[in-house]
Amino acid sequence: MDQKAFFQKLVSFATSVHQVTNEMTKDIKSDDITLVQYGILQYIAVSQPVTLSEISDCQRISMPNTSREIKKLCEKKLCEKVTDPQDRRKQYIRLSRDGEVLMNEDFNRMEAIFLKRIQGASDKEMDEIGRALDLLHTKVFYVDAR
Amino acid sequence: MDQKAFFQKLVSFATSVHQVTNEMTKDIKSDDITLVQYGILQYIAVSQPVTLSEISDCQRISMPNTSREIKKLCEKKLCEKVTDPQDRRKQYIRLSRDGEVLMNEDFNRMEAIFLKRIQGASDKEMDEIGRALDLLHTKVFYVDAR
DNA sequence: TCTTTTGTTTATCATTTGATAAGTAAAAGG
DNA sequence: CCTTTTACTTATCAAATGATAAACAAAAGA
Repeated sequence: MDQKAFFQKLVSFATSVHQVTNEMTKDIKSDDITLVQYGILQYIAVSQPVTLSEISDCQRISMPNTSREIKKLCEKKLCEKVTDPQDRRKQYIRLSRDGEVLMNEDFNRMEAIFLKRIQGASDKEMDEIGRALDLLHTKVFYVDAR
Repeated sequence: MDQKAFFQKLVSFATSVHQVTNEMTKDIKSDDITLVQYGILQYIAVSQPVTLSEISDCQRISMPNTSREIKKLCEKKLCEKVTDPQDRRKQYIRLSRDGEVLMNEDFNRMEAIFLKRIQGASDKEMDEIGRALDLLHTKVFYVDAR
């Protein structure tokens, strides 16, 4: 396969992943949280504990705006701030109990949708899918260490 | 592998794809187009010609707002409306010359980033990645026919 | 100790976005 | 024809978001 075709395959794949996951989050947007806030919560869920700076970096939201959104999320009791005892400038953010519950619900809903999509696959196919995920995750869609 | 672990792998993979592609588009946001508008342009690029209703459906933007954003994009000369001669209510949207140029630049930039990520992979590995992409694209991250 | 740097906050403002109500024009259906 | 449906548009308003300036307190460095 020539290189151009290969990259088109990659780009079109990434686009599809976006479309599929967007479709999943459409129903989710449960409470009165916005999409930006949902994105932040997801990031916290997979990377906690995180500092405000890390959220700002990874979600591409300026520090002042990150601070504002986290404040709102804390007011909604979905996450909590903990001051680092070693460096009292730092604030570690974690999901609160309620936040954990919310995110778990959402992940379960995503699971259900994925399950629907791959229902009918044999054990062998599931294995292949698992290996394909590992391969792409490590070789192409790895996330830089922070 | 148990089912729970399998889905966690899927979710974490989808999250990584999001993070990686978000990182790509951060530099892109070249002209004075917003992220929403960029999303619309990307959708047009891969699916053109599209109607306003299709954009509205797939991007989850209400018709009035879709209409407004397309109007802005047309004013910026990035896309064009063509009335369907068969059904004069329908408006087909396509990228304009400038729009094609813009999207090509962006796709090339994405290609370059992907290339950097998989540089050093042997032909055999490239083949494996290609097959993994096909597998996941058809079995898991397929996009429903419209 | 004094200055600089780092991590975060507050405040303010313009712009973008989302939601809704009310419209137009063309096609489809009776 | 006349009514209904479809595809889209215009207008308006509140809310969310992005960008910027200015502040603060703690830590690091001179």
